[in-house]
Amino acid sequence: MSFGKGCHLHLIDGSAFIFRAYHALPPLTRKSDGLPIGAVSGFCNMLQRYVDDNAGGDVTHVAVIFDKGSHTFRNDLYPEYKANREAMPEDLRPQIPLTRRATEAFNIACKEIEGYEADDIIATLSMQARDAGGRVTIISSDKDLMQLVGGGVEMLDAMKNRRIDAEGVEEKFGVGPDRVVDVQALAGDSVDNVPGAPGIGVKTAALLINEYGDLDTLLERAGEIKQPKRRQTLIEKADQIRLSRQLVQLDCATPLDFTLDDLEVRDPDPDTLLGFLSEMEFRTLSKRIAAAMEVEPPVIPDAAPQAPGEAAPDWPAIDAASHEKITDMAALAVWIDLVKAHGHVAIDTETTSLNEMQAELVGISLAVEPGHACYIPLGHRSGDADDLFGSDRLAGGQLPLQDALDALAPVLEDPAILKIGQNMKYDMKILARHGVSMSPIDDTMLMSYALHAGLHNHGMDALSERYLGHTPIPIKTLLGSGKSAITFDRVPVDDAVAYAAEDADITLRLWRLFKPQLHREKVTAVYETLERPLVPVLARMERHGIEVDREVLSRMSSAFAQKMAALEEEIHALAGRKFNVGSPKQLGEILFDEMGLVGGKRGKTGAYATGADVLEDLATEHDLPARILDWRQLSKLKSTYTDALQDHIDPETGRVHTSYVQTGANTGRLASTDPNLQNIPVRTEEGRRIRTAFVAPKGRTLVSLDYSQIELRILAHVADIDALKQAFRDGLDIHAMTASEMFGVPLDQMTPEIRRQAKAINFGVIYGISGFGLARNLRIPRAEAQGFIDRYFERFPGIRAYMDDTIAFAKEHGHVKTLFGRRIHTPEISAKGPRAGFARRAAINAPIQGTAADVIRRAMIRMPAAIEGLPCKMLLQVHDELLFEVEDGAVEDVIAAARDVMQGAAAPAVRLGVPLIVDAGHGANWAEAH
DNA sequence: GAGTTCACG
DNA sequence: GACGTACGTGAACTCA
Repeated sequence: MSFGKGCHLHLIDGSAFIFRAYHALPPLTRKSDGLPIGAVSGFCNMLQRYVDDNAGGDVTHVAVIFDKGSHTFRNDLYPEYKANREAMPEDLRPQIPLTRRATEAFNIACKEIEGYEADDIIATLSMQARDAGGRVTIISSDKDLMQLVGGGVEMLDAMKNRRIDAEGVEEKFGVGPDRVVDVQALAGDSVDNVPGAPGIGVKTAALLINEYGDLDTLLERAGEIKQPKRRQTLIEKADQIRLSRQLVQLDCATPLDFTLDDLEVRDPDPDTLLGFLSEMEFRTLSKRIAAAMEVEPPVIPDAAPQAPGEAAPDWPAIDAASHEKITDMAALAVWIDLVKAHGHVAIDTETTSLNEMQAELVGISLAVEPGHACYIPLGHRSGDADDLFGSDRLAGGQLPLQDALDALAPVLEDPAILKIGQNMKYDMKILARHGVSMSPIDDTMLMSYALHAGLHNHGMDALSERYLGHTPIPIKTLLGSGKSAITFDRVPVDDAVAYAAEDADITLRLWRLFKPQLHREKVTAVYETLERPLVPVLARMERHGIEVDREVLSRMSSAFAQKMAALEEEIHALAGRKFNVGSPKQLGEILFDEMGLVGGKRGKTGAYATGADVLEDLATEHDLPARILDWRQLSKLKSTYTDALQDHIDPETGRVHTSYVQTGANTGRLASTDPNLQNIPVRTEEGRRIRTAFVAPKGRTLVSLDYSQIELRILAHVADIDALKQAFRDGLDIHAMTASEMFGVPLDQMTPEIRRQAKAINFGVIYGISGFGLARNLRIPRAEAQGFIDRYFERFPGIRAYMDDTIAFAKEHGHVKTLFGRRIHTPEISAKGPRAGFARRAAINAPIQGTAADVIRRAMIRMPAAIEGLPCKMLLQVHDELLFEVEDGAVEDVIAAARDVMQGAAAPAVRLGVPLIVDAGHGANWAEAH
C-alpha cells in the first residue's frame, strides 16, 4: 500500500527505548558467556508490548529510528553540543547493535542515518507523512520532538500511555508547537548543553514569545523590554540565542535512503524472531511470544555459567608451535579477513626501546582466539652487531613495514573493530608515529586495575601466571641483560615469533576472562569512564612533552657542584676526618660513635637512622648535622633534577616526555616516570628555581590550574561534616576555621602557629590520623596530640563515623570504594600486628585520595573537547594540577574553558555538597605559572 | 637488589 | 598491654 490519506505512521524513538530499558533493569547477562543483555531484554519486552497494544489497530506503517554516529551538523555549529554527556556505559555499548537486530527480528523497519540524530529522521518522516495526507504518532516523550506536533502529528508517551497533541504541548511550553523552538532557544537545555539566554527559563521565554509573537521580533525589539537585566541579556546574547535555535531546530530535510512505503507494517516471521530470542537466551519472553504465535517454544539449553576468574577449560594450551609467522602479503590479507570476521583482535608491538619517543617498530603480533596468534616481523636486522657494514641490513623474509601498515591501518582504525592490548598506550604511541591512530581499544592491564587494584600489579607476566597459570617466555632469554643486552631488532625472527605471538595470545585470553568480569564485579563504569578514555589523552600529553631549557639546568648544576664542594670541606673539618658524605652509614657512625651525640637510633639493619627529622633535632646541638642537611638538599637537586633532567631532553623534539603509569598507584592516582615530573621541587626557594627551566616556546605561555584543597573538600563531603561543608561554601580559610572551632580562637585573633597545628590535623585526618603520627609531625608530646584528635572528633563527629564505617566496609568486602565506584582492595585489613595499622590508615585514605584522582581524571578526559579550537595543549598532570602550553593571546580563554571543566568534573555522576574551586596562574615558565 | 633518603601531592 | 605508625608515589645513592 502506497503511503497516503488514511495511512497512519508510527515512529518509535529507538534510543529512548534503549535507555529506558537499560535503566529499568538490573545488569542481566547471558548465562552461557556473560554477555550483557539487560537492555536488549527490556527493549524486546517493550517492542512486544507495543506490538500487542497495536494489534488490530489502524497503524499501517511503522519504524524504529536510531541515532548513528556521535558527530552531527550541530557539533559543527557548536562543539560543546551534548559535550557534557556521560560516556555510554560499557555494558550498554555491545547491546546497541543487538537492539537493531531485535527490531529486525520483530520485522519492524529499523532506520538510522550516519551523522544525523534520530530526531531529525523522525522530523523528516513526519513532514513527509503529513504532506501525503496521513497521520503520524511519534512514540517518545522527548520534548525536543514537540515542535513537530500538529496537522495530524501527535506524540505518545508509551510509559504513561498518554497522548500529546497541540494542547499538551502548549501546556508544557506555554506556546503552540510552532513556537516551541523559539522558547527552547531562549530557555536553553543543560542536558544537551544548549546555551540559550542565561537567566531565562521556559516560563519567562513563553511570556516573551507570547508578547512579541516570535523570536526574531523579540530580538529585534529587545530594546523595549522593561526589565533591565532581561533586556541586556537579550541584546548581548542575541547571537547565542540564534545559535541555540539552530541547535534545537530539527532538520526536516534529512537525506533518506528509503521511502515511507518501505515502512509498511509486516508480520514477524516466527523462526527469525524466536531464533533471535533463543540466541539471547530469553526464556520467558520466547515462551510468551511462541504462545501468542501459536508455535512450539524454542528449547534453550541451560548453559553452566563460567565461574569468575576461571579459565575456560576448553582453551588450547599456550603453545609456540601454533603461532604463525607472517612473511607475505597474502598471508597478512588472510589474517586481516580473520580480524574482520571476529570484530576484535589482540595486538602487541615489538620495538627497539621502552622509550616510545625513540623506539623503532620491529614487528606486530595479532591474536583472534586463544591459541590462534601470529607475528609479523618487519624490522629485524641481520648480521653481527659488531659488523659495521652488515649491522643495519634488514633480515630477509620480512614484509616492507609501510606495506604491512597500509594493509593493517584500515582494520586498526575501523570503529567497528576492537583492538585489544596490554598497556595499549605504548602501542598507540608507537603506531601514532607511523600515522596510524588505533581506535577503539580495550586494555587488559586497565581491566585488571579496575578489577584488582590493591591485590597485585597488572603487568602481563603477573596476570598470565595468576589468571592463566602460564609463565610467559621471559624477555631476558631473548635480549639478555645488563651491558650485553641486545635490542629486539637483533633477535632472530623465529625466536621473536614464539615470544611476540605468545604475548598477543595471552592478551586475548586475559581479555576473554576479564571482560565479563567487569560486569559481574560492577566496575564497568570505572573501566569505561575513568580508565579506557584516559589512554588517548595521556598518549597525547606524553607525545607533546614539555620544553626544558638545558642552559638553565646546566648553570644550576655547576653552581650546585661548587657549593657542594665547599660544604664537603666544611663537613670533613667538623667531623675531624674525610668520609663519604653521601653514606648514611658512615655519617651515623661519625655522629653517634665518634662524636658521641646522643639520641642515635638503629633501624632494622643495625644502621643509625640519619633522616632529615633526626638531623634537624641534632642541629640544635652541633653544626655538622645542619651542614649535612644543606649538602643533601643540593645533592638531591643536582643528581635527581638539574643533571638527570638534561639527559631526558629528547634530541628530536628538544622536550622532555614523561610516561604516565595509569595503574601505578592503587588509589587511582597516576604515577609519572622517566622522568618523574610529578615531584619537581617547589617547597624551597632553591628547589623552586628548577621550575624556571620548564618553559613555553616563543609566543606561548604556560598555564597552570590546580584544585584548591580538593581532598579536604572530598572529606567534608564523604564524612558529611556540615561545619566543613559550610566553610567551603562560604569560601573560608579552612585551616583557620578548623583552628577556631577546635581551640575556640576567634578568626580575627588567629595566629599562624595555631593555624599550622590545625592544618596538620586536617591532613592527619585524611591520612588516617594517629596520636603518635601527629605528635611526631608537630613535635609535641603524644598525649597532647591525642588531646587534639579527641577534640577534633568531638567537634566534627562525622569523621569518627566515616572512619569506623570505612574500616567496617573494608573488613566486610575486602575493598573500599571511591565516590565514582573505583575499588581499592584492602587484603591486609584483618591482618594481625602492625600491618593492620597500615591497612587501616590506607583504607581510610584511599576513598579520599582516590575520589580526588577520579575527579581530575574526569576533567582530563573531557578536556580535549573543551579546548578544541583553542591554540593550546595539555602537557602535565600533577595529582591536583594540570599544566597547559597556550598561545599568548588565548591564555584567558583557556583558563576559562579548563577551569569550567575542572570545577564541574564530578558532575553529573556525583553531586558534591561542596564547591570545587580551581586556582589558575600563567607565565613564561613553570615557576611563574604555578 | 635491599635499604635509606628525599623530592612531590 | 604491646606492637609500631601519619597516605600515595619515583629516583638516586650506598653497600652487601
